Amino acid sequence: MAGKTRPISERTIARLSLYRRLLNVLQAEGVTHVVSRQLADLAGRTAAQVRRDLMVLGYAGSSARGYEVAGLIQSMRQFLDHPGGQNAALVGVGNLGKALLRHFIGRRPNLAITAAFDSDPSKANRPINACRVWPMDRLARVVRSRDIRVAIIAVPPEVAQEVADRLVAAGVRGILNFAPVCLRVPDDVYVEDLDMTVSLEKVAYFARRDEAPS
Amino acid sequence: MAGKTRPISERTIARLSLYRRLLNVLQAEGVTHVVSRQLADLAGRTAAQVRRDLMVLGYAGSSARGYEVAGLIQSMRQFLDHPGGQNAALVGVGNLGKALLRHFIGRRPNLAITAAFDSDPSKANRPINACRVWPMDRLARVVRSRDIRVAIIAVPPEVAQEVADRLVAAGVRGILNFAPVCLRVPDDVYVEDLDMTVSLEKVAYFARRDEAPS
DNA sequence: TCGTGTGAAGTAGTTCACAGCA
DNA sequence: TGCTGTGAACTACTTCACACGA
Repeated sequence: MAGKTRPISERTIARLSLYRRLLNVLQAEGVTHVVSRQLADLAGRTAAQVRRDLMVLGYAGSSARGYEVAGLIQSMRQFLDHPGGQNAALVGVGNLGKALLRHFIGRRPNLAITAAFDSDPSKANRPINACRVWPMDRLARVVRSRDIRVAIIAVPPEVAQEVADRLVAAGVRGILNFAPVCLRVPDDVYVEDLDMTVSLEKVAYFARRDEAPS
Repeated sequence: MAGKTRPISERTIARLSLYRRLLNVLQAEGVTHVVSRQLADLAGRTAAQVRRDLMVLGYAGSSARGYEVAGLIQSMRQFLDHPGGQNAALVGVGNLGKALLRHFIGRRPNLAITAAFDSDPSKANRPINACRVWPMDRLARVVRSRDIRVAIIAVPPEVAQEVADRLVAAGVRGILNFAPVCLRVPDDVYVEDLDMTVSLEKVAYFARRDEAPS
């Protein structure tokens, strides 16, 4: 019955998330209105693309003053965020995991890491950055009881697939994967790979683009 | 004189880097030949795309046995890696920086993090994972003297732009940016943003795709 | 006049499908 | 037969350009 939104591209979603962050900064600076060109400059995009992206929100700007910052942010919240808030789990509390916990602290109240897991018993049950760390054998129960649908995998590659399987079995439908392996998951589970090695090699390659020997 | 390769897409480069990692695993397992379909399955891609990507290498597979693993790896090395090896710098040795140092240890001998910088004097001059940590005021000199062209920014967002400016001034041409800000750099500097907040919001959004209330 | 919203055009990226080779 | 290499078709994404509204 409810209007099924037709699929919106991953890239549009990523840019909307970026725009929102930029808008939050503008709002904190007291800016009340913004035109597509400004947002485009801040995001390193074109004005046309910003307008195209914002179309999916169904939030109309004014042709005189552009978009109202507060309204846009509100619209994005409705579009991007889960209505009742969404909890995320983190698996693997090594250096990367700790960095992630710190990174997400207080940043998105609507999408907070509320449970962490680690196989190292010495880490278990000690809260890190106000987030309790559970031993691995509690994963299924904690994830299910808190209705966690989103998880971050920050474990060594050898165990990443096993962790993914357990998360999916416990009800997780979206995974942000930092482990350098290709996870096999059912079709209805979304995986985003953040592969540092690949990214660094990409940077190294393109850093040489215009290289000319003297 | 040398044939100028026409621009190859970022995504092809990223996939080649991924294929290489998969090939290294296969080689370690004693596999000597691979067909496009196998590689595609491992990478979660289609066979046609693998073949298309491999075309840029100019390495011909055999129609009987597919591609020779060792030959492909060799070809990729020639294509992706800097001939004489390339040093990378890391700026910001917090949890994330430490995780990165550990992650890249021994992984790519041709592209190693050989210098790290941090503004915290207590971290300076202590080697972490065999990589010396310098105070920030040595950045320009160390980067220049080692001919470092690739850098990773893992500092808080407030100082990321300043760090980028200093890196670029010191000769860096490619930046892997973990700070959640859009860096302004000259056109000939390549920036890859690895934005964890954006990625997590993307995952959260797509995790809800097929969500149907009971 | 200036900025949005958006069809239409253009560009980039992927997949198809098949010739050719071992 | 089975697999590569690749033009051609297709799909996805971006930009153009302009009607419309404040």
